[in-house]
Amino acid sequence: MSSSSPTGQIASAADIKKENGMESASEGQEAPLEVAGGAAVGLSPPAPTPFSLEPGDAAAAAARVSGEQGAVAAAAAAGAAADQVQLHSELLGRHHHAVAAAAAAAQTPLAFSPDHVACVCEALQQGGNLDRLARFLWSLPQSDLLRGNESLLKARALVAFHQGIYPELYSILESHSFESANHPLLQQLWYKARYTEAERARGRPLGAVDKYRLRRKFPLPRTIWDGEETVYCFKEKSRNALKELYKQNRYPSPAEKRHLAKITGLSLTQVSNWFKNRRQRRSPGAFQSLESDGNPSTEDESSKGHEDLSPHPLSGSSDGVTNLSLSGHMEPVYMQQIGNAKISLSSSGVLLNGSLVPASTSPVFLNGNSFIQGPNGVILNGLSVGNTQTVSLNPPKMASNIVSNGISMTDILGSTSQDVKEFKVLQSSSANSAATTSYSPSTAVSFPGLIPSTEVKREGIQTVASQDGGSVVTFTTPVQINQYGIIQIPNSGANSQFLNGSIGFSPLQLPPVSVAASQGNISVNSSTSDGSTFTSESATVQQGKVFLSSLAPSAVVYTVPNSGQTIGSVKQEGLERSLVFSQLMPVSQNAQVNANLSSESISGSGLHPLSSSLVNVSPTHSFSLTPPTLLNSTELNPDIADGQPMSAPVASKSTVTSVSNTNYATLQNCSLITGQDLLSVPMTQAALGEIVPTAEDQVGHPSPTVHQDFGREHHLVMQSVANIKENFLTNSESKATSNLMMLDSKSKYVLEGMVETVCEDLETDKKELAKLQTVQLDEDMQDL
DNA sequence: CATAATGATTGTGC
DNA sequence: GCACAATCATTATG
Repeated sequence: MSSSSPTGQIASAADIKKENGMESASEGQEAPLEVAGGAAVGLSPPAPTPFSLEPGDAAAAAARVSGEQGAVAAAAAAGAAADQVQLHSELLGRHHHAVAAAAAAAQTPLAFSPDHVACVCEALQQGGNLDRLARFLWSLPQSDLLRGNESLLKARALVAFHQGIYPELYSILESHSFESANHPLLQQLWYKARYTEAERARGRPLGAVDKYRLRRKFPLPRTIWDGEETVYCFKEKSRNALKELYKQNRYPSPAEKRHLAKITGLSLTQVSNWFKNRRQRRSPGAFQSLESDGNPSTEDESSKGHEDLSPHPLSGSSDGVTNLSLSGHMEPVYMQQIGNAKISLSSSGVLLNGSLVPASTSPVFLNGNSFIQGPNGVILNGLSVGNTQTVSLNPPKMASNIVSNGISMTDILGSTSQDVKEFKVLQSSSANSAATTSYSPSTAVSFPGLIPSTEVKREGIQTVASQDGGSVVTFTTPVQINQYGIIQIPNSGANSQFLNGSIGFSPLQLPPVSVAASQGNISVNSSTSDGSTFTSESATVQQGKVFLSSLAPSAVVYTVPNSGQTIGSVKQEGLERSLVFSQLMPVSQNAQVNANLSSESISGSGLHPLSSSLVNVSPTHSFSLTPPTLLNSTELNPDIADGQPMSAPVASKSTVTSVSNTNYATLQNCSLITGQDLLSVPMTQAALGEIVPTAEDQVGHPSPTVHQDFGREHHLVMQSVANIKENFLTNSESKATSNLMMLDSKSKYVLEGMVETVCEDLETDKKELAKLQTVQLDEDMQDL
């Protein structure tokens, strides 16, 4: 750019991006302002009745200034020149600008009111005719009349800039508080002047960095700046969300991008750019160490080892968001961390804290907000959890083991360093549980209250097992909880099914006792787990302490308090969000839900022995609640009355069966076993009935409307993640007090699995799964 | 001032 | 239109 010409474009620094940085990349970019003399030709009449000083240009100027009034203005300027001159003379005459008056008169200057002056200034500015503007200003009296006129001041500033009289420019800019509308232009003047001065002093053009330094050195005066800081980078929260998805899928579908853009508040272009840059900079050729936040460990653990570089567009998922499942390779990583944590649950071992108990410091295991994605992509979305809520399985010290709840965690973490970024709570090795149980009961881990936000990490729960007095949730396959509170189980590839917890699945909760105990200590027991069975022994609750024993390898067992749980207002954004469960399920109850999540096991014979033994959530199936009527006890497991968990071998596709003495709920893909009560859903049966259809509809067709339809906002929806998130948001916003879905012990519900997310890419797997599922059912029946 | 991290842009190829 | 590589620009840090 020319060093002295005002016509040069001013560095884009002037158009500082707000808040989230370049809000909309290219589209959000303001057209570079032409400071002066530029091409700004098209004029929009800033004010009526413009006048031009110079008769020769009067008509033209007037015409430019205002279209329809052009003729009038021209006439006034030309025909009434004499009058105007007189007026001008009068104005001047009142003051002592004889010289100016004389000069103006010499050029047949026109007289005009302050408004007229402003109009002329604007017109000349926009016309880029700075020389003429300078002359015009020169002709004007330094009257108080015009002094406060912003247009005039702006014109003076422009002229000062144009003439290189920078001190005057600075003085003008600093002396008057300009309207925000003029800030961009004046800011550019300010910076440009600084640049030009520096260039002159330096004798060479400035580089981008030089200009940046000058901007820092000469901050804009508040008279032309609202003080809002410029933020170049995206918000941490947004970036985390991007990273999160990137970990899952380097090539998000348009739908995913849109969703991500929606979540992050970024434009689609920005999201695309981010992924583009990310791929480029993290490609094989790029350094692994290019971690954006400088903390390699925090980012992409999953991708670290070997990201799936090949684009894997979501298979048929129109919405894209479905395939968030992590690849199995992550497991090793998590195991590693677990080792560090000194907690190793056999194959599964992560606690999911349903929610925080308001008052108590007791640990939370499954975060309501979190989504649980099964190996195959099943996600249970719990309830939304307040930001402050934390999900953690490990002692605060174990940084690596803390699990955070999604968004809320993110918020918390946002301020924290990168360490927080990825967290792995407990990781189970692969589905085979038997092999690894390393947490000895004796070495119980206590969870004193909430984990400091700093220690909370959002990602990486491989396995989650929560036990409430008798309930345990275990994911044999790696479960990951991302910032959005999504718990993911990597195994499944494209097939992902999601349960919207808020709608369908209530967060896992600890027995009241544990909650009640302020200490909220939770200990994890090492378990013998042969992986096949889960016994009451495994989970014990003591005074304010919850002990987790290793569970069956791949089984997921969780108990939902049968009593109505109420969730306090939940807000997605607010830190103060909190979930409150008014009632917790008695510890004594054996209600349990077992879900075997191992994806691997899905394949029939080839499956891991361990994994097969448990209840699985099949990738291809999703949860749905069907009205009680759908299933009758006999069909399910009439005989099973014990509260004992069924860890018996279950095909991966296994359906969830719940057995209760009198009541039961069945979750397909998940085995649910309870001594008495199964799942308690706060909502009424009617609601449940409604749920089913909704859920099905939701599959593949995420739509926020679901909530609306659902009175209490109870939803069991199989959705793509995106949808889930949306739902989540909606729910949270609506402060659902009872988002938890509880299956009442009295009611019989069958969770059908129901929705099958189709992964076209894995048709073969599907077939096998189908077979397995069938087998599973048979086996289950037999076992029962 | 050098350098890194990162967002945006441009040119090219499919 | 998208992905990619190269490159520019901005911001930050030492």
